[in-house]
Formats: sequence, structure tokens, C-alpha cells
Amino acid sequence: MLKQFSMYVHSLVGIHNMKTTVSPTKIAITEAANKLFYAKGIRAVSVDAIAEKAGLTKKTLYYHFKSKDLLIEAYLQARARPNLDAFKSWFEDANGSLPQRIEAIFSNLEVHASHPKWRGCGFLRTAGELAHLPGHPAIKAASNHKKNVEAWLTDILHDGGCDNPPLLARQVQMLIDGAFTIVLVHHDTAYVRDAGKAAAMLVSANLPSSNH
Amino acid sequence: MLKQFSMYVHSLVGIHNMKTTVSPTKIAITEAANKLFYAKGIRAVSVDAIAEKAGLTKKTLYYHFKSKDLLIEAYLQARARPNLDAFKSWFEDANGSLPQRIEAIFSNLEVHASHPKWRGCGFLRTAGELAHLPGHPAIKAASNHKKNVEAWLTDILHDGGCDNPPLLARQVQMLIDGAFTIVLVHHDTAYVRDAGKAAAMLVSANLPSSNH
DNA sequence: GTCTATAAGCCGATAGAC
DNA sequence: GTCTATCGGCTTATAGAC
Repeated sequence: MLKQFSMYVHSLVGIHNMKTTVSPTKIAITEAANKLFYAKGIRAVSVDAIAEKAGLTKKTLYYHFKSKDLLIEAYLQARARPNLDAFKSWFEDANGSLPQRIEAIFSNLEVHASHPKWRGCGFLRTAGELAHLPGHPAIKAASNHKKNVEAWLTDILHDGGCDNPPLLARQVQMLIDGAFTIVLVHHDTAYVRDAGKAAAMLVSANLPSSNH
Repeated sequence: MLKQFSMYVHSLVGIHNMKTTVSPTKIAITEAANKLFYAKGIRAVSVDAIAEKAGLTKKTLYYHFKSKDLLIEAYLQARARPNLDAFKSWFEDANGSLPQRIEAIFSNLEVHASHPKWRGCGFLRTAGELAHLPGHPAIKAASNHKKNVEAWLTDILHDGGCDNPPLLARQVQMLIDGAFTIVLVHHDTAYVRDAGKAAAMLVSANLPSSNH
């Protein structure tokens, strides 16, 4: 079941050139869960509401997912790859120096955060809501995704010739995550821009051309 | 009722030299709500559970608080001043240069985050869980508190002679908030230390002695 | 694999006695 | 101001028909 699910996730993000097929019903359930969980949070959304949004009954939903907990996990797993791919394309499409390209990630995030349906980072909000359940599969999925982003940041900072890429990657990610959460509190996207300036400054100070 | 509530908050945080008295029942309710909401989140905690923890019935609770929403607001309002006071004392008790004293805030946070009952920032977790209710009184309370922290950071950075204290204050706060949230995901408090290094670096680069 | 129907219990909030 | 008792509705999850 885990293997089947993993294949489903891949198909969702555009890898269609594999022999295995995935139930369209399961895709419909996960897409409905994604929209509702992201919009309203985990406990605010009932399994009934997800089944209704997917256009099927609860019994069918429970045939495909053993519990609500595993549905929450699937929700985050389905978001992981598109999320990371967006970051990658924002960086790759940006021009200029390495600090400027890192800052470009934030300016793209700021555009996203201005959308009326934007509700912050689904991974962080889910981990926060389930903080009292440390071993929850959804928190593991969130941790996995954030580690993947951190590893990618480490790679590009290493390729750009920075000092101590692993540390710098964590610091940039905390600026991203801090910007996400504070915008959710204040509803002022200017914070994302300010975080981007901090990230660019940190990267700049860790380039070999810098005298620090 | 709002005025009465405001007085109650003050009495909770140690201002006892005022003529007004506050119902001990209301204090017991707010303390029970604080423990349960922080430990398990908002929707995971029922009004029944809070009443039971406070040692009284639901009817009595609803006599003192009109709704659960206002109880959530009271939960955050009660946490605001002790939270800010802790930050202030960590900074004031620290020795060394300004960057070192800013970094000391993070090392104190790291100790806090290592406590088994630590569940991140109650303000950010509540704002995240109620993200679909933008005008909720608890989100306003969270915004208010975070602005107070930002204003205090602006003051101490200004007093320390930094360039652009308002911008730097926001960046330091986003590093604090980013560290809070990512530790909740990974359960690795080393991130707080890494965020502290970034904050010290940013402050240092914005001091007049710096050549940037 | 999808349907209707329902179990068994918890939810926020309220009524009326004292 | 605190109590007992309960409302109507919603919760996750399951039973049995087809």
C-alpha cells in the first residue's frame, strides 16, 4: 500500500511515463483533501466534507484510505514535489548574482502570498496543529519535505561557492518559514521582501569575495 | 466586559497594585485554557475539558466567557506579557556586544525549546490553525503581541546604534519565528542556534563599525 | 468498489433550579 | 454564580446491500 501510494504521488506531479496506473478515485480524494485541508486546516475539515467534495461517499473514501491520519499524510505528500519544483524554477529562472537569485525566491513567494486563497505553508500549519502528536505520519511527511528543500538549498549554495552551505541553507530556510508564518499573523506581505533582503545579505557575506 | 477583561490580563502578569479585583474563577479558567490550548491546540481541546481542568462546570465557564472564541483570545492575551518579559530579561542579562546579546536571546530560546512540554510558539500555532478566520479576535491578539516584540527589538537595535532598526527588527523576528516552526517539524533544537548565528551576523553587518 | 444507513460518542452552547 | 441536565448537530468510523 505504501508503494502504491508512492507511485500515486509521482503521477500527481507529472511523471506519467511509468507502467503502473493509479485509481482516479484516489486522485480525486487526495485533491479534495488538499483543497480543504489547506484552506481550513486539519481538524476543521471532516471526512464527510472531503468525500462530498470528491463526489463520492465516505465508505468509498475509507476503502482507499484506512484513516483520516493517513489522508492527512497523503495531503502533504502530494504537495511536496510541486512545492519543491516551484522553488527550483524560481531560482533557475532568475538572473543576476547568487544573492540576487536567492532573493528572487522570496519575491516569487511574495506574489504567491498576495493571492487571496494563500494560507501560509501547509506543511508548517499541519505540523503546528498536530504538534501534540510527535510521531504522526503527516509530521514525518512535513519533516521529509523540509529536509529536501534544505538539501536543495545546500546544493545551490555549494555550487555558488559559498562558505558553509549546510548552515547557510538552514538560515535561508528559516527566513522563508519565518516569513510564511508572520505574514499569516499580520497579513502584510512586505515581511517576505524583508526576509529576502536578509537572505541575500547572509549569502553575500558568505561568498569568498566577501572580506568577512 | 472588554475593560474588565483587560484588567484581568494585567493582574495575571503581575500588576497587582491596582484597586480593581478579578474573579479567581476567571483566572482559573484562563490558566486551564492556557495549559490545554498550548499543549494540544485549539480545536483539539473542548470547552468541557477546560471546565473540568479548571474544576468547575461548563455553565460557570460560559458565565465568564461568552464563547470559545473569546476564551482563545484570552489565552493569547494572557501569554503576551510574560512572553515579552522573558525576551527582555534574556537580552538585558546577557553580556558582550550587541550581536552577542541578540544571539543570547536565541540560546535562551534553545533551552526553552528543549523542554519536553515545549510545543513551539502558541501565537503562531493559533494563527496557523485559525488562518481561515482572518478577523478572529485571537489572531488580532497574536498580531498585537508580535508587533510589540518587533517594537521592542527596534528599540534595542536603535539604542545599539544599528542602521535601519525597523528592518533589522523584522528580520531578527522572522529568524526567531522560523526557528520556532522548523523545530516543531524536525524536533532538532540546533536550528535555533543556527538562527541565532544568522541574527548576530545581520546585526553585526548593520553596525556602523562594519564596512558594508 | 461504490452505495445507503447508522453506530457511538463528542461538540459548543443553553435551560432552569437554587 | 454555580449547579445538573440536556439540546441539536457534527465527529470518525463501520455494517451490510449490491
